[in-house]
Amino acid sequence: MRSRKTSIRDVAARAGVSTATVSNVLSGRKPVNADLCERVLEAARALGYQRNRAASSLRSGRSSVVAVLVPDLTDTFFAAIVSSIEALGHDQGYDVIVASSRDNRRIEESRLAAMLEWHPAGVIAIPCSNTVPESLVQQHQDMPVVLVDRVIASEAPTDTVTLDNADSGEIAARHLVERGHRNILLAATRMDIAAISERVGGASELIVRQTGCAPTVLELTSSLARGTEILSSWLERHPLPDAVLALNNVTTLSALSALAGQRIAIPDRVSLMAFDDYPWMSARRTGLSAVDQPVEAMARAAWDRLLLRMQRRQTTAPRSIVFNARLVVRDSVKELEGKKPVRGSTGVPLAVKSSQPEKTGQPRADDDISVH
Amino acid sequence: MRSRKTSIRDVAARAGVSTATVSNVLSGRKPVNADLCERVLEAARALGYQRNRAASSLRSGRSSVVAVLVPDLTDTFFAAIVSSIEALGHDQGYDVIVASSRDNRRIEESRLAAMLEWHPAGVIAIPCSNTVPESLVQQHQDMPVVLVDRVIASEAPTDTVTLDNADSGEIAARHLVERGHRNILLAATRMDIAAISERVGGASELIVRQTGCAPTVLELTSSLARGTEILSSWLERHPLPDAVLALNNVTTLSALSALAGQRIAIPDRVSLMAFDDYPWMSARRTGLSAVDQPVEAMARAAWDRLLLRMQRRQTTAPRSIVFNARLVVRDSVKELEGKKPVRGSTGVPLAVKSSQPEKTGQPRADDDISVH
DNA sequence: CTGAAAGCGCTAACAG
DNA sequence: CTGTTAGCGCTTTCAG
Repeated sequence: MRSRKTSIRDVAARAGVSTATVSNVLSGRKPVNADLCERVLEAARALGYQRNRAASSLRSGRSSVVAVLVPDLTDTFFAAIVSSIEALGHDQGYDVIVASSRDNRRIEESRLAAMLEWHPAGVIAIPCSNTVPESLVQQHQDMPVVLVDRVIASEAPTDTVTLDNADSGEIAARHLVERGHRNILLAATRMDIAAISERVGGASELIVRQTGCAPTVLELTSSLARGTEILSSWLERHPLPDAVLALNNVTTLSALSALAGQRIAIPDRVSLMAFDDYPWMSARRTGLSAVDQPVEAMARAAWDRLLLRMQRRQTTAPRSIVFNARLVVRDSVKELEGKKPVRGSTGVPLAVKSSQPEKTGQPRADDDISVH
Repeated sequence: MRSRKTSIRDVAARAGVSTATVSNVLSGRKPVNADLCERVLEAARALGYQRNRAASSLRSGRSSVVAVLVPDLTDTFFAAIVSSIEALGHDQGYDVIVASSRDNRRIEESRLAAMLEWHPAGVIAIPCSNTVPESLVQQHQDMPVVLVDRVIASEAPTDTVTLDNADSGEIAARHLVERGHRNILLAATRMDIAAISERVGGASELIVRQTGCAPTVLELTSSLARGTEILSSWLERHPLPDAVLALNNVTTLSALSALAGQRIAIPDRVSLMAFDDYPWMSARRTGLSAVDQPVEAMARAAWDRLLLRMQRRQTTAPRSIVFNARLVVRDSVKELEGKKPVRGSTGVPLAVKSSQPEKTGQPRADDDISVH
């Protein structure tokens, strides 16, 4: 059975060299004579040698592990982030250890604690709440940490990668308002998540400013099933709004389900603005108009930032990188006749900030700022 | 900055005991006097001590890492598997390291090699091809390995967890045929993946037997975008079939996209049978009829099996656990008038094997067999 | 039940 | 460029 694994010593013996030489050949950290190199490689191959990373990282004090924490591995957005990080990481020789907090602070701390025992070279985390996990604030001096998505960028002591949430809410709302919608339902998850409340804020403000009507905000939780229930029962008790604006991909799905459950046609009876843009959104006859987040670029930005810190020991001030969402117009938002915006004397949008399309995939220059 | 991490020695010193005692308290492997226990815990807390897993696993020879390999982390099915394993694993104190092969044999081997250097306690892998990765066949004697989904159960030298693929194809096909469909398009990914060709086989056989018409098989690859292209251009050059039968969640999406792209109504102009059952499939007006795989149960079975082997050193014969798919009837398959099946003198289905519904989530008793 | 000491497999320092 | 040696932080004998 499990005979003692062949170690570097066995290889050294077979190749007739010292263990140090073997190590140097295998890790390539110090130059070695081509001859010996060959012999070592040969011996290693013959013995089926496999280096022991635990030993190696223990001795060297370096780690090639990156820890990734997300609230839910089945959420399309988080899965996309993990997938990108995994690819990027492996390309640089890092192994990725993942954990899901299942949207629970307690689990989050416990998962983090477990992962931190590996003394990872860095961690990329999407916290489940606004408060930066205790263990990360404690350790971020000693270990690069990048916080993504659900963070209050200005309050985090670490690098952050986020969306300009308020702006994204505004973009979505503007599209709805410009097409004559006034009575708008905001499908949020939980208002205590900054990303969400900021989107709600951005959308609400614009809606109120332009139409004078305050939107209704519904908290659907982060559970798809629960969200569908909540929205369904709300729909039963209330007159149909002009439009539903979903504030992330889960609420988008909840909205879709609830609406489908009551056979409410989109966009004939209600318009729907989706958040995020995944294949399943556009794979049906009436594709969903959406506010799209540059997920991949965000993942890359997080990775680049982490890599930088992992490579250079120097501690520069934390930086927050902010991305912009992009409007994708498809068929789920109807043009409402005779219901033009009331306020705003001209047809010109009141807010100009993002009327000019930004290149997706590029952090916004003016927001790519250093705080602290 | 990165001051030397506090080690077990610091804790020992502060508590006035030996390092051995600290270790015993912290790991709980040997009983320790309650007094000392308290003191050690106190000291550890005060110093913010964090165990070093690399050192611990190096010395003890035990590992608390489980490696998980999948072909694509953004695929809903694989993401669901990873998510379940992660939860199950963490609950038992295992950390999960993930890698995606991106459906490429070379990457697969390299990812595996990297992960194996951690000497994981076990690995759960969904290979990207039929051939069991070399490194796994080499090491599976020394380290528990469970292969899932894309495996030829009878040929694998390890435990396997699979779907009864032929049967699942049959279930889907039967539903279509019973509703009068004859001209059926099979949307496969690649026929060199056993799981897929078995589904195709099961479906084809039934279709031919019942209707006399051979279905068309289209290989859409495992890329959603590519698949959509391929199917779209096929649709442009061929008369519309009665139905499209998708053989996994990716081809389901490709089919949906291609059909939507050409504004072909489902089920009015073509029926569609989906494979797998995820929220986005039922979130629209015409919900998709589907053949559903008990993903969660499969993940649990894989985990249970792995755990068993990780705990008990004994090597019993590899076991293949086979699950059954379940038919979910919704609205995407139309009842075709005047097009009843031709063969089969009575209305009784020819194949009885799975006419009796099985409990989902339970491995089929008669197939839960040992091979080798 | 507790402590002293050895050493897991590897790499870093240094000496040659 | 190569070998010797020490020791990373921990767990595990084995004495006491």
